Amino acid sequence: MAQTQEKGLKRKIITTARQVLLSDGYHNFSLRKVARKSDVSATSIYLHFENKDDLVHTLMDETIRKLNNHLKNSIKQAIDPIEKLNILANRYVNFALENPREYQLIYVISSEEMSRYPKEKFRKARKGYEMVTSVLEDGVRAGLIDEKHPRLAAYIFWAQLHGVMSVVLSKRLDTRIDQKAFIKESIDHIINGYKIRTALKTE
Amino acid sequence: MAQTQEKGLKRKIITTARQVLLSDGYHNFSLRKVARKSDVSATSIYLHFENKDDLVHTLMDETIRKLNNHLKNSIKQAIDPIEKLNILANRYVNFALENPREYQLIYVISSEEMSRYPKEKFRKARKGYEMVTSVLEDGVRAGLIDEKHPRLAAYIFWAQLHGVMSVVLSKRLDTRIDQKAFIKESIDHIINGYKIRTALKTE
DNA sequence: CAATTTAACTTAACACTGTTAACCTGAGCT
DNA sequence: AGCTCAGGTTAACAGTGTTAAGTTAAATTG
Repeated sequence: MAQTQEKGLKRKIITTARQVLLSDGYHNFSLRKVARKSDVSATSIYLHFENKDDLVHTLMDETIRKLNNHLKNSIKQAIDPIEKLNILANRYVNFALENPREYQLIYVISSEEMSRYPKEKFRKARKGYEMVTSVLEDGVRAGLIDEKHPRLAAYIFWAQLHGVMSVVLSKRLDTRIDQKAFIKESIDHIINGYKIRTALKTE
Repeated sequence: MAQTQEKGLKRKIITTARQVLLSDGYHNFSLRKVARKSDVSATSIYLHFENKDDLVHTLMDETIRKLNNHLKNSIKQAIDPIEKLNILANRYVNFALENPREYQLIYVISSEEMSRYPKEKFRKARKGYEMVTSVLEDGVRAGLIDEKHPRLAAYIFWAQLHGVMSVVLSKRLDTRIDQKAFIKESIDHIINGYKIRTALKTE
């Protein structure tokens, strides 16, 4: 009736699904709970989504898009590639800290649970990689960065950052270590790895 | 009767639980399945474990111990700190590649699912951190490594490696990127980050 | 040795879960 | 007016973690 935004119920389901996820966590996320809070029968969800995973992946998709926009807008003003990397890393970290449950959603889904879904869904996620790839290429051209395989290096960049945030969010950090210091130090460490190693003919 | 090893049933449950986990994956791991394969009623598991999470944590614990031993034995022969880091990283990666489901078990458990368990269980996991901490300290003393906070740096070391393996195991890697090259390059990248920068005759 | 406590195990049941099949209902088109 | 069919429903299946209550056999005690 009201022609809310997208197609009525589907949008509503997605919205309350995200609410449930944010308030109860992935562990306690169930279709029936989403249905209850949407004033719909549980089976109605199946009219709009193939199954639970499909709904979860839709949420994941939206989150990835959100994160990518969050990142893309941030480096428009910057010029220096190293500065860009810094901005990207810090934005990524902040996103994870501010939206831990949504962030975890992106990664919690293991390959097994993924398997029945097409890789096509990962295409969008690549935007983030492409961004770093081109920043690295710029850096190489400017003689600031030493990388033979920028695309590969871009994957390494995100993988390292993810590892850092994974440790932080799962609260595995030694109590003697300050979280902020850990993150700051990690970013420095990761980015240093890309800088030209001066006065040293690497290999 | 047969006084198997530890305490009869408990050991048996753990063993078949690990089998189920390895064959069916964490996603399809259920107490009832474990019970069925152990020729025991499902409720019997509760005589030996507080609940499902407790059993899973026991498996996790054993896996961490296994991984730590795997790592500890590897650096006994080596002398050079940089070489030690290399060995540790490679062993870690191999463990993850050879035992992906056990490896994921260590990390899949999110903080939420953890929360009702004492941090005390994480103590054992720290052995790995301590190992790297002391290697880094040796390196600093030998003038090969530049680190002001070795313990913090040790955490970064593992976090980065975990991030890399997380991306690899969840099959998120771009198809144009070779897995082996990615891992090799990542390790180089991570370790380079620890070497002394500036003019230096290392190697 | 007999009585009793206790540990190890069982069955039955509760309140959930994802998912499917069968049914209904009303708007739009021919 | 009759038909199709998208969008919704209820009922049911097979499975889950977990608890309560009952059994049974071994160990401990008087």
